[in-house]
Amino acid sequence: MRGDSAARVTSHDVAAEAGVSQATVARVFSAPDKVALATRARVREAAARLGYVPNAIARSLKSQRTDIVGAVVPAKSEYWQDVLTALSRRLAEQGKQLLLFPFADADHVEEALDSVEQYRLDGLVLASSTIRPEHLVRMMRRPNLRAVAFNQPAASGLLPLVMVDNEAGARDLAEHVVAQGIGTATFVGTIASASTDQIRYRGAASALADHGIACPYLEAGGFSYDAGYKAAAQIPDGADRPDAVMGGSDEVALGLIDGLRTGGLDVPGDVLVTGFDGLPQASWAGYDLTTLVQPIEVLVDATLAIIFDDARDAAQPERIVPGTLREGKTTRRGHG
Amino acid sequence: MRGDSAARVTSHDVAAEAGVSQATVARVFSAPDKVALATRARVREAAARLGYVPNAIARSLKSQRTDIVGAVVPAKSEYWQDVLTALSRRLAEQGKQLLLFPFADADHVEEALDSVEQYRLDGLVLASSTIRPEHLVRMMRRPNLRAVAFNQPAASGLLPLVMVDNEAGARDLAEHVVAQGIGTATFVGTIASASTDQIRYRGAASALADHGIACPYLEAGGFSYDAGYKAAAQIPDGADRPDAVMGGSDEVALGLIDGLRTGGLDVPGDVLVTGFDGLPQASWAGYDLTTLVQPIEVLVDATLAIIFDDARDAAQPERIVPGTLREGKTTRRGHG
DNA sequence: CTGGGATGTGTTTACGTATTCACATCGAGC
DNA sequence: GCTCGATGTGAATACGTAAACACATCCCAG
Repeated sequence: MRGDSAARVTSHDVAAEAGVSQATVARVFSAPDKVALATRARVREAAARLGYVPNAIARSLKSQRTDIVGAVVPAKSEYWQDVLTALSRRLAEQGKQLLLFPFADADHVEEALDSVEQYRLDGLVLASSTIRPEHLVRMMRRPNLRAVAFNQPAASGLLPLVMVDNEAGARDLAEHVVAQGIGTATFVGTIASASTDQIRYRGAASALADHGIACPYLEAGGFSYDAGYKAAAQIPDGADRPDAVMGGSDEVALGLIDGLRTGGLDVPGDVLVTGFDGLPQASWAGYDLTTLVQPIEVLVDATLAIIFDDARDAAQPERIVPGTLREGKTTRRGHG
Repeated sequence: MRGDSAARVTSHDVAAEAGVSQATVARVFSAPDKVALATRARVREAAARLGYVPNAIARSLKSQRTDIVGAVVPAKSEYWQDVLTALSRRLAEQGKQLLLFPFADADHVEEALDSVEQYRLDGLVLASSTIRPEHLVRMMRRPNLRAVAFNQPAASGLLPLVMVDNEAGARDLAEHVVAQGIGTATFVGTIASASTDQIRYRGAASALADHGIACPYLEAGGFSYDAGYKAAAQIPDGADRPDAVMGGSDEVALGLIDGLRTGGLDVPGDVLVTGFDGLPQASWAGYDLTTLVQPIEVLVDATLAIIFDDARDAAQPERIVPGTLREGKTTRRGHG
C-alpha cells in the first residue's frame, strides 16, 4: 500500500530488501519456476513493499524482444480503425502492445518507416494499399523484424501477405446484383492506383462481363464518405443511369447512397448500391448496405500467426481469406 | 544502398568504420551541432554504408525518455477512435509515438495499467469515463509519468484534466430544442454511472427546467449505435411521446434516429433528436444530426501541453474547453 | 607572446535487466 | 560413504546508447 516512492525502484533495491541477489529478483519476474517457493514469496513481498515494477525498456534491451507490434496505417479511415481495434485487442490478450505509426498521405510513409526502424519491434503490420512497393522492399528481411502486408495485394512476392479475397468478393457482389435483374452498372472506385481498388474492379467487371454487362469505372478520389458523396453527382442520370452502382469501399458506398438520395433518386428503388468491407455503419438501419464483410478477426489472427510463429524460414506465406456477402436492402428491388 | 546486413549494426561498428569514437557517433544522431561538419559527414556516410539505425530502446534506457505516450481507452468506440487518430497524428508530428492500451470493459482496466507501468512512458492519456477513480489514484504522482484525464469529469482534483464543457454543451443543445418550440423532452443517456453522462444530463435537465419542461432520464446501457437503436423502443409513443429526444452521445443518437424511424416515426417531423460529440457520421446527409461538436484538436493539444510542458510543479491544471453547436436537420421542424 | 574561452573529440561510466557460468546443497542409488 | 543429477542461488557480464568529464587544439584579446 505504498507505491508512492518518489525515486525509481530497481531490481537491485528489491534484492537488498529481500536479502537476495539481483539475479534472483529478475528470475522471480521472468522465470518464476526457477526460484524456490519461499524465496519467491519473500521477493514478491519486498517488491510490493517498495512498489517495484519491472522496467520493460531494460528488459527489451537485454532480451532483444519488445513485445510490441507496430502498425503503419493511414491516419484517417474507418476501416483501418476497425482493424486496429481488433489487432490491439488480440495483442493485449497476449500481453503485447500495439505501437501506432499513422501517416497522413503516401508521401509521409517514409518518415513513419524511419521511426519504425528505431524501435526494435517484434513485428510490423503494413496496412493500406497506398504504401508503395519501394517502401515494402525496404522492410523486407530486416533482421528480427517480421513484417506482414495487410490487405495489400501489391505486396505479393515481396512480403508475407494476409488479405481478404478481394476479387472473389467483388465477383460475389456483382453476381448478386445481376441476380436482381440489373442491365447496367457502374463501379465507383476509391483511388485508381490502389491495388485493392484495381482487383475489386477486375472482379466486378469480369463477373458482369460474363453476363454481357459492361461496367465503366469512375474514380471517387478517396476512401471516404465525402469522396463517395461527391462522386454520386458524376453518375449519369436519365436514360444513361445505371441500374446498379458498386462502391469500391463501404465508406464510398455510404457517401454514394446519400449523394444519390440528395440528388432525388431512390436507393434501392431507382439504383442498387453495393459496398465492400463490412463496416459496422453498413449495418445501420438507415443504410442497410449490401456489402462484402471482411472477416477481420480471422485476418488479424492470421497476421499475428505469421509474426509470432517460429517457422521463420517458411516461404513467404500468402493467406487469402474469403469474405461473406451481406445482403442488405440497398440491393432489394421493390418489385416484390 | 546496402542495408541488408544480417547482423545488428551498432554505433560501435559505425565508429570503427568512420574512424571515430562511439560517443561521436552518438552525438551525430542526437546532438549533431556538437560535431564538426566534416566528421558529421564522414559518420553519416559510414552509417549509411553499414545500414545503421539508432536503437531507440537503448536510447530510452539511458536517457530516461521514451518519446512514447500511452493511451488507455475503451476498445470499441467511434468517439475514442477519432480522438486517438488526432492524438497519434499530433504526436507523430513531434517525432513521438502512441502506444495503445485498449480495454474491453472496466474490469480489464487493471491489467492495462499493469502494462502501462512497465513501459516508462513520457505521458499517459486516461480516456473514458468508465475508468474508476481508484484507477486514477493509482496513476497519480507516478515518478516521471505525466498522466492526464481526458473527458473524464470524475478525475477532477485527482489528475490534470482536459475536457469539453459537457454541462454548457448540454445546456446549449437544450436551449436550442426549446427554441424550436418543444413542450416535452426525454434524455437518453449512455451509461448512468459514467460521469460525463451525469453531467450532460444535469446540463440538459436544468436548462429545460428553466423553461418549465421536465426531462425524464432513460438509460441506453451503452455508448453504441445498437444501444440507442434498442432504446428507441423504450420511448413512450402516443400521447406521451416527447417532442424531443436528447441522446447522451452521437452514437446513441444515431441509433435512436434509426430506431425511431423503424418504429414508424418521422425525425424531425414527429420527434426532434440531438446528439453529443460531433462525430463525422453525425454530418452524414442521411442523418444530419444536431449535436455538440467537440474541438478534438484543441483538446488533444491541451493534453499534450500538460504532458510536455516543463511546468511540472504547476497545480493540477484543469482545462475545460467549450464545444460548438452544430445545427442539423434533426431539429429543424417542418413548419417552415 | 601568453592566457583563456570556444570548440571538437575520446574515455569512461551508468541506465536496469536477463542470462551464462560457477558453485553449493541435497536426496537418491549403488 | 560416495557419486551423480537435480535444484537453487550468486557473481559477472552484456545489451546499445547518452552524458559527464577530461583533454587537446585553436583563435583572439591583452
